[in-house]
Amino acid sequence: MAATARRTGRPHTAVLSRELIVETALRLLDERGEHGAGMRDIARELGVRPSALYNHVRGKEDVVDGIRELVSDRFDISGFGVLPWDRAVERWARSYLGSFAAHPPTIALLGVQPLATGSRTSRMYDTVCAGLIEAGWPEGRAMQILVALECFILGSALDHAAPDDMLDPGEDPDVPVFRAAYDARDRELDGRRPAEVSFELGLRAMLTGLRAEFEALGGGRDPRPRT
Amino acid sequence: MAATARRTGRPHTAVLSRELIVETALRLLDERGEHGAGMRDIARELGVRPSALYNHVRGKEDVVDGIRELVSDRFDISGFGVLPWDRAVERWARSYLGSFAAHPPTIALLGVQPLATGSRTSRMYDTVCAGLIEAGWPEGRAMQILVALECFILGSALDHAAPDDMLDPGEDPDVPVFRAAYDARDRELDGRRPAEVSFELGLRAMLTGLRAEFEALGGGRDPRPRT
DNA sequence: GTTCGTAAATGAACGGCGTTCGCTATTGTA
DNA sequence: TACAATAGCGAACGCCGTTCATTTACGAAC
Repeated sequence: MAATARRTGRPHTAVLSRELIVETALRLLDERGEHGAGMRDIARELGVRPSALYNHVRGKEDVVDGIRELVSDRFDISGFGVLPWDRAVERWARSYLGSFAAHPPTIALLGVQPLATGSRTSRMYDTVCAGLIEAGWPEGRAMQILVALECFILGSALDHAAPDDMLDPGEDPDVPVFRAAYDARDRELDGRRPAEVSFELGLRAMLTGLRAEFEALGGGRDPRPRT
Repeated sequence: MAATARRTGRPHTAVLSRELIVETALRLLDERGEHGAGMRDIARELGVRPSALYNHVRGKEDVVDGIRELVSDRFDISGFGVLPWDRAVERWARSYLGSFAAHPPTIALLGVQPLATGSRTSRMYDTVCAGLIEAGWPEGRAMQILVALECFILGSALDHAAPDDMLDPGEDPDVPVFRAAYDARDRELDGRRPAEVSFELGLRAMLTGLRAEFEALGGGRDPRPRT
């Protein structure tokens, strides 16, 4: 965006909009990293003074909320009500993580606040819960599963945002077992990222555990909560 | 701490130390919340000017690192090598989450960087890996389990830091199923926090899944990696 | 067709943050 | 006793998000 000099006063054609601001912020975040999307950065990129942003956005927090919506709109909930519940969860979880992984710097920004109060987010939860309940999970349990999965996915997203060699103990002679385990895992990577294989392992384990619990519950018979 | 006026020049007895600064920062964080432990806050609490802190600490990031050590030193790894691996993991995971839960404001501060490069952290990893490998897990797999569990725990810690009613959809008529699931779970709480029951469910599921995988591996026989 | 309220930009501030640097007085050491 | 190192103070610096008065343009009402 060329920052053509604009004299004071309202311009002939509007230059800004909430949507444009949020999209620019996300792009800057991707291009320049975690600290690359300050209000001044966004303004400069749009050829505008920082104060102009506040005509379209309540503040920085509002921008972050917008980014969150942008990212979380890409979660794939299409499997619920169509596929078996565990397959639907799998698809949802992978797309959830993938949406964050596509914009690594957003994770640190959005991660501390697991989810927005936004109605769009609630609607996603509604679909997930409906899929689980329809499959035979008790209502309250569906809610717990949703949150537990989200915890794991969010933690994995943070792991994705970290450098691959973050845990490398280096030449510390005090941790030989860890050193060996670290190297052994590296040998099993096959080109995948460490965070990826751990996510797959964890997701597999959680789904296996949930399936076991599901069967113990009666395998889908009598789906009402045990109040 | 009384901020008795001190005139310029080196004082007779040193007032500061890295340890004191870090401990004060953690205390302020607990007392005043996430934004309560700025360099100026810490200095004022210690009856000192902000610049004096820099004689003992490299900067804010260094203080955060110190807090991380303080918190993560309380993780209970005493079960590894003593209890069965799954019981040891359980104890470790609960204490891991509990250490964060004891200082809620630290989670947002420490959460974005899953773990420090510090040697103390590596030593914890060493113990956990050793416990898993000794129990019969392949080396590389032990590493993956460690990370996957940490992802789940960290995500749960973030969940703990959020207000209990964060997901409450309010009176939004578009999400009836979610509303019902939310209320059903609330009825099952029995005084526990929502984040708590989801953590327990998730931990149980992961352990069940891991036990299944462990048995499929041969139940501890031939513990060498399958290179 | 003029008038007037509103919208949307500029530009100059404000307060708060982490941090640096020069100064000064005390301490430990040779 | 001389002297470098130490550990305070105090005054800045640059960055951040944000506010506010001002200026200009749009759009509807009379």
